[in-house]
Amino acid sequence: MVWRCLLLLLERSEVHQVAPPDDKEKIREKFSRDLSSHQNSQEDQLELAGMEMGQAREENRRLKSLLSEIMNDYHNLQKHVRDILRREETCRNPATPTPPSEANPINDQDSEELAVSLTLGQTPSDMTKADDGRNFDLNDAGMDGELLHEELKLGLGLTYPERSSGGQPAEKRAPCESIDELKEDEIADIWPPSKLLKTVKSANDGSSQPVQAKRGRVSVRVRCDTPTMNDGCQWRKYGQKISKGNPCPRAYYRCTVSPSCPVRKQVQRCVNDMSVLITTYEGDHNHPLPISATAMASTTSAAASILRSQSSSSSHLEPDASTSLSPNNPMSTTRSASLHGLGFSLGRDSKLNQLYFSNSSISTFNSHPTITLDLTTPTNGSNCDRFTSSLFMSHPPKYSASACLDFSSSSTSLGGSQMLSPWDSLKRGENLTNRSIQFQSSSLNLGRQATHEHEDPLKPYLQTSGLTSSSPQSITADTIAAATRAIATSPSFQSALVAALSSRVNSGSGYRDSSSGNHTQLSSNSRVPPASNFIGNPTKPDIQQQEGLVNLLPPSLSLSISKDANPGKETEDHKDRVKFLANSSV
DNA sequence: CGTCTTTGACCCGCGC
DNA sequence: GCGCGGGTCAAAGACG
Repeated sequence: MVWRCLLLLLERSEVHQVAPPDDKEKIREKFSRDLSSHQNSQEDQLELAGMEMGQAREENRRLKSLLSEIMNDYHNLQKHVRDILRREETCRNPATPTPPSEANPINDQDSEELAVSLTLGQTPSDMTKADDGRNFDLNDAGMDGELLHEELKLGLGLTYPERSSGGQPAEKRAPCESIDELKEDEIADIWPPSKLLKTVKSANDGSSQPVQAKRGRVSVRVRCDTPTMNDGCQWRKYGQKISKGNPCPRAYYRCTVSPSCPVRKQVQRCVNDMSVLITTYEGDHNHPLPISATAMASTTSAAASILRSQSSSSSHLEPDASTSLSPNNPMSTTRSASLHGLGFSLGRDSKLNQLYFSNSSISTFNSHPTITLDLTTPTNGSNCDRFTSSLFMSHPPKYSASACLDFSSSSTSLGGSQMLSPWDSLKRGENLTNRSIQFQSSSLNLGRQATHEHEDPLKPYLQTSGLTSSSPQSITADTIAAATRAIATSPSFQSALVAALSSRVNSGSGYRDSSSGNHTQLSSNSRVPPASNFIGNPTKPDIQQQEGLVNLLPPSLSLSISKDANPGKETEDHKDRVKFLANSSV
């Protein structure tokens, strides 16, 4: 310490010696000369800077008001969820008196209710530590009049009660805690190759343990002219079969990125519509993936995780008696039951088990639980090269956010490359009220519940999803809890969300990497299985901040986007294309 | 010659 | 136990 102080003193004295008084005079004269010569231009610059500051302040104000509205929506949603759950609880236990509803749900630490939070906001601390100094603090950016590298954060979180057997008061659980539990499941649920299965079976002597439940599958239906969908991964064909009921052969591929990768996929044309390619993925990658493949891998991994969660809690699901035909999957008819606002529907059949969204479904065929993402609906002209999926966030018309997930193998712009993300819009303080958010299908419905337009909170969701529920009250709290838990605690889902948004951001900026000045940083503090999440920077923890802006970010997920401010290149056309198309399913 | 695809054979689970 | 169908293996052929 002392040595350091001495060094500093020495340095200062050296500086003084280096610049003797004569030189200082010269420098001062020169500076004043320059100052006078450039006085006019400096005044102009000052004026400009002042104007920019004013604009920044204005944007700041708008942002704040926007965030406060979002927060209100969030509160409303929480309230609705509480009410719904309370109603369910009342239905199940009529004798149990219902406690009065809380005035401030956020501070309700002892709440036994489930709270889903979709959050969008900024956390200065995250910003400051976000990256290598290229990211400016928001205030600095504002003062400089340039919103360079401004970050927006998206959070999807879940708090739910710990239904402890001991009757202890429930506490809010951080999603990452449940992720730990999920991790164990995932580790235990790694899909073994058939030979491995044989080994395991022979080792166990095939006596005590029943056959392990087959790994969940994720099926993607997409219109495609080419033999396979380009999902960015490397595949090797190892078999082909004519399956019953479909003249088109089914091709079997396995991932060749790593020789030990257990991921396989099946590709088959839809029997009803030959233009529809059905790609079924199975397993999680156990190796880093090319960026172009991470989105799809994460999506499938997330869906598989959700499947696992769904299957583990499937006993809570109560199928409705109604029969519905999947709007986009004409191949099967199942009984379905809508699950609250999540838009899930479950069918049960001896051989076919399907959980439908309007554009997706979960099914169990030959003991393979399968989640189907139906992307054949004309959303954005999805095709093989441009695989468009989406995370659905139902929201009444006011603040819907939408983004298009691009699972293209190409990292260059692909049609949606110039889309303006809603986050960009938020960042720039644009009013989103005129931008109706498209929810083409209901998969995961998160968001503001209209307080006056719909008396029944389920109504808009059901209407949006095209599902009708004759008796929404039959849905249990466990159902939504299980489904929401599966979604919000699934690290893969979170990574999928991150990947989706990253893909979205990448496409929105023409995908430039950090070296080209456009920095996109993704972070998730969820502990992710090493096999399936290689997106962005998964290690950066999130710290919730409550300075100035209301903190909307749960610790479960954060997405930080650092982006060059270059509004000029974003056209109105792009703004109109801001959509968070969520055709995908959860 | 190495890699990839094709294709018939084989294995296994499930239903009857 | 048998047949069926899905899934996988591995030899042979194709291709660059």
